[in-house]
Amino acid sequence: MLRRMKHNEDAVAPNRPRRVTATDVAKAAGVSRSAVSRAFTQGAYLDQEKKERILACAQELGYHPNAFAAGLQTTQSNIVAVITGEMRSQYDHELVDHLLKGLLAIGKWPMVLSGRELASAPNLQGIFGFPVDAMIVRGGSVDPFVTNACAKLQIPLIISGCIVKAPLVDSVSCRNFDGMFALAKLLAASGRRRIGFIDGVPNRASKAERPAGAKAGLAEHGLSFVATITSDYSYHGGLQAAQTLLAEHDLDAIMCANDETAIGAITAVQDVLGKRVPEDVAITGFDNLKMAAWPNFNLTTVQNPIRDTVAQILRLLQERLANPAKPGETVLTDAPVVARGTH
Amino acid sequence: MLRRMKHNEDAVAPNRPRRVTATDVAKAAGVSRSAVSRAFTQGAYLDQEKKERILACAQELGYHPNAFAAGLQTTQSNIVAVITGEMRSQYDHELVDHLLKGLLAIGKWPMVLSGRELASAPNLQGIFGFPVDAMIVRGGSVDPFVTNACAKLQIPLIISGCIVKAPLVDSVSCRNFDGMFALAKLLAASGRRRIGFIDGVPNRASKAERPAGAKAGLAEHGLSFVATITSDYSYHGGLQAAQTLLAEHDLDAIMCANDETAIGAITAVQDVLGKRVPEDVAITGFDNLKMAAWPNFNLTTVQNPIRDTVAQILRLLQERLANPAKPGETVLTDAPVVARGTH
DNA sequence: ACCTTGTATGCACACGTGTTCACATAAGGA
DNA sequence: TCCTTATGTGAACACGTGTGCATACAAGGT
Repeated sequence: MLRRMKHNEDAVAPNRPRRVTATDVAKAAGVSRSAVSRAFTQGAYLDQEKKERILACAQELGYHPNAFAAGLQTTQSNIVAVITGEMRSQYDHELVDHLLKGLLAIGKWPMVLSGRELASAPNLQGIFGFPVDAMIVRGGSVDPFVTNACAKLQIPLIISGCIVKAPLVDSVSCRNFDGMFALAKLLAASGRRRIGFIDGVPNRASKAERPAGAKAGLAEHGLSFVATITSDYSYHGGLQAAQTLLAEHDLDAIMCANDETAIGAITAVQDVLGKRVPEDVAITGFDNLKMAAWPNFNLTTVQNPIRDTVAQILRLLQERLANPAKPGETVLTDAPVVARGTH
Repeated sequence: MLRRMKHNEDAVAPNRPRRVTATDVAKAAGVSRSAVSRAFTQGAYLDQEKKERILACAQELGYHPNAFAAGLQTTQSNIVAVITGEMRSQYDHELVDHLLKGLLAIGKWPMVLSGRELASAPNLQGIFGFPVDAMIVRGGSVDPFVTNACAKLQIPLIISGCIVKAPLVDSVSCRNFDGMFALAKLLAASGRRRIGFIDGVPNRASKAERPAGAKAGLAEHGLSFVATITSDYSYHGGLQAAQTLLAEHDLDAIMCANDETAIGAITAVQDVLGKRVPEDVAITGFDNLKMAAWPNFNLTTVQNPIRDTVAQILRLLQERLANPAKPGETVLTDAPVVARGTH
């Protein structure tokens, strides 16, 4: 399908124009191709004046060293695959946004794979064709297929949002348990006694740790949840779940698995049921979205620290690239309570 | 710096393990390397039983054809660069999310460049090292450097969010003018007479079209803006701007350049100034974020159609790849008024 | 018997680059 | 003068793949 042709003969109507190549620049500058390569290589022996002439010609012709060809020589491709999962929550967007900017800032090119069904085997196959320097995976979407493939191909794997203990795998997560623990104690200490919990869908990291932390916190005060309901981490889920919960139980507080659920719950309590927050019912979230600080909601929550998390991911990435054989590391970031007006 | 060594000799402690190569698979399956290549090529002559044996060996060894080496032969790399700009607004997140999923769905690998300063020349240089199939740029960040480079290197360029008339450049934008025009008429028709406008920061596409559309709509009813103020498209910007506006003028409606600003303005009117929306002051937005439909806000706005926009971007991409020489196309998507409860 | 057609397979080339190697030149010290 | 060191330079190799080319074999038609 590919027309075979020499460089110097013109194609009649090529489908994609041929890239400007180092040989072209060499010809234009009257030097060898090696010299052109050296002009773009830091610290290579090359006459200063000749180097400037080459770079000028390159600029003129629009030459950029082909990263594919270079990648065949070098051991680093500078491409990092980022598997984001479903991107359902606002928190995911904020985190991924920071992560992508951070990767660019350290000279890595992020290739982003998002969507639920795309995290499954057949769709992910293709990414392993690229010699990526590493893969970064958001917690929700840790498919065993990915773990196995990375282990087999020796691709550094960094997981964010849940803890995975595997030989060479690094992971970063916030202290979900501790955050919820402290938040529950805050509620209990301020006199709440009939407390409910709106959980998220299964298969997420927080599924286990967050409710467990809350339960443990309540237990310290001799309390336990009056009722628990499972929702889907969404605003509408929270809106619905809070109504269901309050229709069946007389609660003076509802803890939610994340901020979006909590904001839905606030709306249900205030606008639908006509009760007051926090006077009648306290509401708490988890994540500390930007929205949580808006005066509309002024949500008492736990901070899921984006900046720290991203910084740790980048640190782990760079350290592992420097030393691929170092043992897998697990980083837990602090998740402090942010006490605002809904408790 | 790179150790020179034959394939079959073992390295002492290689920095990155050598990838499994087609030659390895060939050796394991007892066939020629060409056969391995053909096993992964659709429609190549190859004995069925031999093909299955090769694929089994490949699976066993964890072989994936190296996309870099393949990309040197083929005319398509299947990589698409996506330049997102600052990602300041919620709308940007939603759009980019859909776009990335859409690209994956048609077999393209998105490389994402985000951040304001990264859209400048030096940081963008590197991306031109990759033989990307195309570049997709969000309106806010159309740097002339990018336009020039793409033109010179003959890289297909698709711009979303503003209209750029250039020879081979495609662009998609919604009918900002028409949407605001209709919205302004709606306000005027429902009796509003003292109307203000909160604009966004300059250098964005909507800067020009949205206020112009609104003005034209008011003019049809013999009205014009009582006051205009420039903000930054953000929630806090809207919160502040609405207070300033209402402190200096007696308005019965405020039109905002986007939804986030409008939500800030609603909060200012209701929670800070203690007035009612829409009884005392009507508020309108633009974009129709998911949040705009929440009962908390129930915002009257204009739909900036994400699904259509992404579909058009993908269509333009595929058509241009099929026919690189076709004239640049400009697509305008419909931006219908979404009348809810704040007008 | 011969030609045509379809299938199968290995060799060798080309893609565009980084880097080693051998070699050339120049400067400086003994 | 000779040796050492630093600096430049081009030829050649290697990275891993897709595919054109030549060849081979089998089947079928005349």
